[in-house]
This record gives sequence, C-alpha cells and structure tokens, in this order.
Amino acid sequence: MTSTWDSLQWRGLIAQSTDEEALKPSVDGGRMTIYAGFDPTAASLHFGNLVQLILLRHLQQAGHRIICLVGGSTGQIGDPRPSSERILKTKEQTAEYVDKIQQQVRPFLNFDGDNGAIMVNNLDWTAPMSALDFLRDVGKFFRVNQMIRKDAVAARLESQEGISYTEFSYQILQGLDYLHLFREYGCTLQTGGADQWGNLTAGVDLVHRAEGSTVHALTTPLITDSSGRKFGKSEGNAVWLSPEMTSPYAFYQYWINVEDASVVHLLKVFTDMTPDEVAEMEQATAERPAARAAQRELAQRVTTLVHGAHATEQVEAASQVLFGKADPAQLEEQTLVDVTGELPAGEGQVGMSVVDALVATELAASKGAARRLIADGAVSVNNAKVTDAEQVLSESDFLHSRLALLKRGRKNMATLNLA
RNA sequence: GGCAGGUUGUCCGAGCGGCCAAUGGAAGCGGACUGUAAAUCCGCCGGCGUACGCCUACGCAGGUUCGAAUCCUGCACCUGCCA
Repeated sequence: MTSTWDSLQWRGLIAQSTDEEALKPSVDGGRMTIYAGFDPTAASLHFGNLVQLILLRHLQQAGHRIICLVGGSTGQIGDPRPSSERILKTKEQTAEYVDKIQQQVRPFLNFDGDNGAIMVNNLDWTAPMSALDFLRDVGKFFRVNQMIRKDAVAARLESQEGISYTEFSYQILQGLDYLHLFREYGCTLQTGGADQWGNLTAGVDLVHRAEGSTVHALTTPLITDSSGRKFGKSEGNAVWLSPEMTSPYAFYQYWINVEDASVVHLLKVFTDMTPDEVAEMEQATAERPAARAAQRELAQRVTTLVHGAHATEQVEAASQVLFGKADPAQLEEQTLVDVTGELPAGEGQVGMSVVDALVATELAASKGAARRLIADGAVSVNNAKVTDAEQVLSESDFLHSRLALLKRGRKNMATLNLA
C-alpha cells in the first residue's frame, strides 16, 4: 500500500475530514505541517490520546512535519463536556501536568533530525494577549449562532446546569491555536478525536476568515467495542499511559483481555503490522480463538511502544506464570520476585488474617468487602482457594519466607511482602 | 435586585414525617459457563463488627417533633423568567 491516506484509511484511523479530495494528495505526497493538541487535564495521557499519538507517528513516518501542542492555556479553561461543567484546576497544577504530558509524548515521535517534531505550548501566545485584543482580533470572527450548534455546547444549553462563559469560549481559544500555528509554521492540518470535530472546524473557519486560506481538519474515530462501549476503561477506570497511574502489568493485561470481535481492528489501529501480518492474525483468531494469538501480539506490541521492551518482557513473564498452571510455591525465589515485581503490593506478617491482607494489598476496599469476596469464593492465597473468612496467614504461606501471592477473582493479583 | 424551581449514594433518578442505608436503571465487583474473550444466568454493591447491632450519609447550619431525606428558618450554590 503506497498511499499514506489509503493506509490510514485501512487502519481505521480516519473518521472525517474537511475535504478529502484536496487533502488526500497532500497527505500522500507533500510535506505538510500538521498539529494535534493535548490538554493537560490529568497527570497522564490515556487510552484515547494514544490513538492520536499513533496517527501522528504514522504521519511523521510518511514525511510530514509534526507539531505537538500541549494546552497550557486551553487546559486552564476546559473543553466543555456534554454532561457538566468542569472544576477549574489551579494554574500551577495545570503547568505541572503540561510538563508531564510533554515528556510522555516524546517516545512516540522523533524530535531530532531534519524532520524533527516540534513541541509547543499555547500558553506562550495566549497568555500575553489582552482580553480586549482577544475580543477585537479573534472574537469578531466568531458567530455565536454557529458556536451554540456545537454538540457539547448545545447539550449544555439544554441542561439544567447550563454552561459558563469560560467553557463556551473554549472553541475560540482552540481556533486561535490553529491560526497561530498557521501563521508561524504554515500548519495546514489539525488532527483530533471524533469528538473534537467542532473545535477543529472552528479553527479551520477562523484561518479562512482571518487569512483567506484553506486549511484542513481530520478526525480519528472513537474506538468502541462490539457493543458500542467506549474502549479504554478497566475496572471502571481509565487506562493511563503513565506507569505510575496504570502499571505496565495492568496495561498489558488490558490488551490481552480484548474481545475477539475487536482484536483485529485494534491491531490495525494500534500496531504497525502490515495487512499480511494482520490477515495472519485474523486467521489464527478464527481457527484457534482460545490461543489468543492476536491478543498476545497486540499486547506485546502496544506495551512495548508505551513502556519499552524491558518492562514488556517482565510483564509477559509474569502473566505467563500467573495465568499458567504453575504453582507459585514451585518457583525459584528469584523467578518469583521478578514475576511479582509488577504487581500491586502490600505488607503483612505471619498471623495476619487473610481479610486484613486483602485490605493491605488493596485487593479489597474494606474488611466487609474482603469478607464478602471470600464468601463468594473469589480469594486465593498462592493459588489455593480461601474458604474460611477467619483464615490466618501461616509461615508457610510466605514463599521463601518472603512473600505471598494473593488473588481476587481470576485476574486480580497482588503480592503481600513479609514485613 | 424580584419571582419560580432545584441540590439524594460512582452516575442517572425515585422517595415528600416513622415500614429509609434509602425503589429503579446504569456502571462496577464476584461466581457459573468458556478461552485471562463475547453473550447469558446468579450473587454483591456506605463504613465497622462473626451476629441481634453500631456509626456515617440525602447541599450547609440551626429548629419543630417521641421520630425528619421528607416540615420550618437562615445560608450557599445551580437553573429559568423578569429587571
């Protein structure tokens, strides 16, 4: 597949664009300057942002110049959600998040060499602007009539809560970014998630009105599972890219657990496998679904991309032991320590009740919850099911006088280290 | 500033003096089945205690009452209409 555009389309990375006819030749041929923005709403990027990073990566590899914007100013305002108004974070907090996110983006793109990506922060051009200039030079180009048609804004206007002027202004701020990057860098394409369409077109319109130039926008589809649920949630929490917020082990497990119906699609989106390689996996899944070859491949590749090869080897080894038939008591001490390294951990001692151990390792939120789990038959110590809620840990439960392996349900594990 | 309506558990949303830790739905957790899938079925789902129980909770602070999420007063915040 020689066409970049066609290849992106095949991968399922293109949902909508402003003018495909004009855009496709540019994406395939020339060297465009392209930007995508990430707002620092948390200390880490998450699953949803990963799609954007993957897209940018492909585009850079195709020879385009990438500008990565981290929203020091937009992050202080907040993109309106359809549900409710955001609580403002302090400026200091936002600045801290900007730093973290900038670091997190680096491994995905090449920032050196003659086609190095450029990192920018919209605070640099927004902060010096006066409110008066903002209203006169930028606001004048926006029609409120059009602004209120944006989905999230429209939803909020219908709601009891309404919408603050702050959040209402968000799209102007994001539009301003595009105008700035067009002027400074000749940027002519902005990419984003499907839910960003309104914000992207706000920028496209602004550039057109202010400069008389035509620029483009391109969105990636929202990734969902077979029943239409948004992807990227594990135990109700977002899957983060930061190892502090989602351990590499949990991250790897998330991908391993992907349903059969989605795995092929996810391989296309999140890995750089070729159509032939993907077809092979598709066949493997069809013939021997229980082997989960495609899931393993997916988990291995994405975890390597995000957490590196070393961490991936560790979590793969851990997963094999923990989900294999291996009896943890049979493992050598070093193997056991390596394998459990990525698991959540707590401290305990001989004589501690299993209930307390579950709470100590955060496998259970409270003692009551721990008792219920035991009653449900969900708990095991070193792969031996616990049936008595009063059970106490003995010396032999701490393998190699060192740690015990606790399990809640089939796939939630933790180590209890002997204090 | 005036008038009207609203604020309930993770979310949505009932309750409108005792039977309310609070109906229902969603999400989540666990079990069974299987393949560390999907679908389905079953159980759990504020905290503490083995249990009769105790504590905390229905925006905040007071009050009425034997008894309040439910009534009254004040305050905060949100929404709509008017100015």
